[in-house]
Amino acid sequence: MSDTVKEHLDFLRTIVDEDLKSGKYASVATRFPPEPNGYLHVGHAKSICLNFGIAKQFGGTCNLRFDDTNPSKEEQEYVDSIQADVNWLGFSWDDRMYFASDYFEKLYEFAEMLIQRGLAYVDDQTAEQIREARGTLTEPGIDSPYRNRSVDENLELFRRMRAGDFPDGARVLRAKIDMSSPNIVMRDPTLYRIRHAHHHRTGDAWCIYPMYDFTHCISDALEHITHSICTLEFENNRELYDWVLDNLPVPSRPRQYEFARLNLTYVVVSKRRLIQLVSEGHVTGWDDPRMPTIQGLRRRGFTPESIRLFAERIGVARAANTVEIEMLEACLREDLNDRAPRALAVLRPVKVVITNYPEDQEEIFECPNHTEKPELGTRQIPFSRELYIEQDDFREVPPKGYHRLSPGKEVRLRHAYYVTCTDVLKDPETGDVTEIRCTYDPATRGGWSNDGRKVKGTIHWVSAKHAAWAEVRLYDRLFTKPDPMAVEEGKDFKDYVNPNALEVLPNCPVEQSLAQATPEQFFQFERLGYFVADRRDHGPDRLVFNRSVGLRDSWAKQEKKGA
RNA sequence: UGGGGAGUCGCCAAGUUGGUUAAGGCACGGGGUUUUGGUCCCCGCAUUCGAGGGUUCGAGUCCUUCCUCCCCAGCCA
Repeated sequence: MSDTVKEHLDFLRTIVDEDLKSGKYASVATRFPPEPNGYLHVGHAKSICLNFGIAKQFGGTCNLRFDDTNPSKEEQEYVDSIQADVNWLGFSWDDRMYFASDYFEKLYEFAEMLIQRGLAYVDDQTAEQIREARGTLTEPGIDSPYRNRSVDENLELFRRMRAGDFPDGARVLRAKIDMSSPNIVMRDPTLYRIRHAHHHRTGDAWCIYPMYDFTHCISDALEHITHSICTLEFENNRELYDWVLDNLPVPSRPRQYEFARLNLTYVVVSKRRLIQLVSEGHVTGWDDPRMPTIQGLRRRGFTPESIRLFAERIGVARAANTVEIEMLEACLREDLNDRAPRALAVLRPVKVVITNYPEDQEEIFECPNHTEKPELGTRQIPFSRELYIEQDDFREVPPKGYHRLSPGKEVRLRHAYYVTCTDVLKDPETGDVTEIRCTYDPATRGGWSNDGRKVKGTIHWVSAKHAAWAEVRLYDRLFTKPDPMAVEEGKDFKDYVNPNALEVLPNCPVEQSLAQATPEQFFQFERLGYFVADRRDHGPDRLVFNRSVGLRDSWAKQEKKGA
């Protein structure tokens, strides 16, 4: 395998590949370590695809591990949703689901060991005092007055901390490293804090909780992780990661590697900011289709395949990056173009009457679900004298290059007949087109004639009397600016939320067969885009489709250029 | 003005230890095919690798100086 995939190994896969070849490890072990304090977003998807992807590619394993060391922020709801999201993305941790909280007892023992080795001490200073003594980026910190307590005293105090003898914030356990280290992380970092709080898994068993830096590396070692992959902000923490493991008798020696987190244009990819959008009501929830959460993307109609393709396309490196949202959209189109059944749906209807078509006549056309993929089968579409077409597909005064319907012009009704516009009826008050009259050519049944006639335009339609009616939700980008975090003076990123990111069309005529759609089933509405039956609101009694992404529209581009 | 990182086409991103004309994708522009102005297929798109010096027959790849950007001062992760 190493030889066949040699071509495009990113820097992490290159490291793994070399470690395997050199025999440093018999197999790779990675882990995806979310904190269960929020929903997963597309940035996590990148990490999931990386960690599970590497394990899969090199025949190793990837654990799912919840980093639940902070009882005041974590909830069961999140551990459930995270599992669902990872599964939905197509990855499996088999029986290897772990919780950092499962290691609390071991972690505690390791902490006592550090104390015994003279490498940790209990500090009685307040948070405020500790902060002040830490120094600054350019000045060293100063030692805590409690730094040189005896091992026995430290042990006794730490045990009493565990026993609940002290209130929150009264004391902490600190590593005894170097208050003048140029790396602030190494200035006697806090290892344990007192928190009389209920933990979602350990309940009230503990009132002291270990910090991330102490917990993460040891958890990795206990699980025999070989490559502990995290984002660049943890680069400074690597020195501490190594310090802890080098000073404790851990069962294995993992290494930490960092990669650049994902940024995307027109959205924010940060749990904290996503929470604000939800709690302040800018969106309807974590799974709002405008949200870049996994739940949001899923409800929007993104497929696991498209997200995995995206992760593969953007690659992995160490340079700061902001990927254009168009890249994500292109991945969805690429995936769905091959697999989405086509259907006819009209978003903004205008009535068409075919005057030479018998009033009581009806026909059924057997239409392919995908012109290029006959294996996707066919469905029946009824045709009759009165139809709906898209308002956009008719212009009383056609612009140059327009080859849709206009007075005197002939177009093809997809899969049906050629029709020619003979008349236009308008509202005398508003001037709006209320009805278009056409004649059809019976010899063009199926949408084709052998007389060499050239009909450039093909438009979609829905038989008025046979239409099913659906609510269609048109989504657009969440923010109006590519980088909503680049705020002007006195503003905040929420000021750039796109007020038009959602447009609801409550009553759209769609072809009959769509009434059978099931939640999360995707379609291409021909000439419009990819749509998905809403996961929550769609049902046989209320059809609701979300636009996942529009089709490329070179006519719109051309028309815009001309304007 | 401490430490740790990063700078290759508008956006991602390859570029193994220096050796012809600097991958690929997205975006963009042009053309062809087409019963979706979709798809598909062609073609174009960095004499240049943050900038300046230097080493070398030869440098994106080595040395050097400088510039810019990101991360770190939670008892968050």
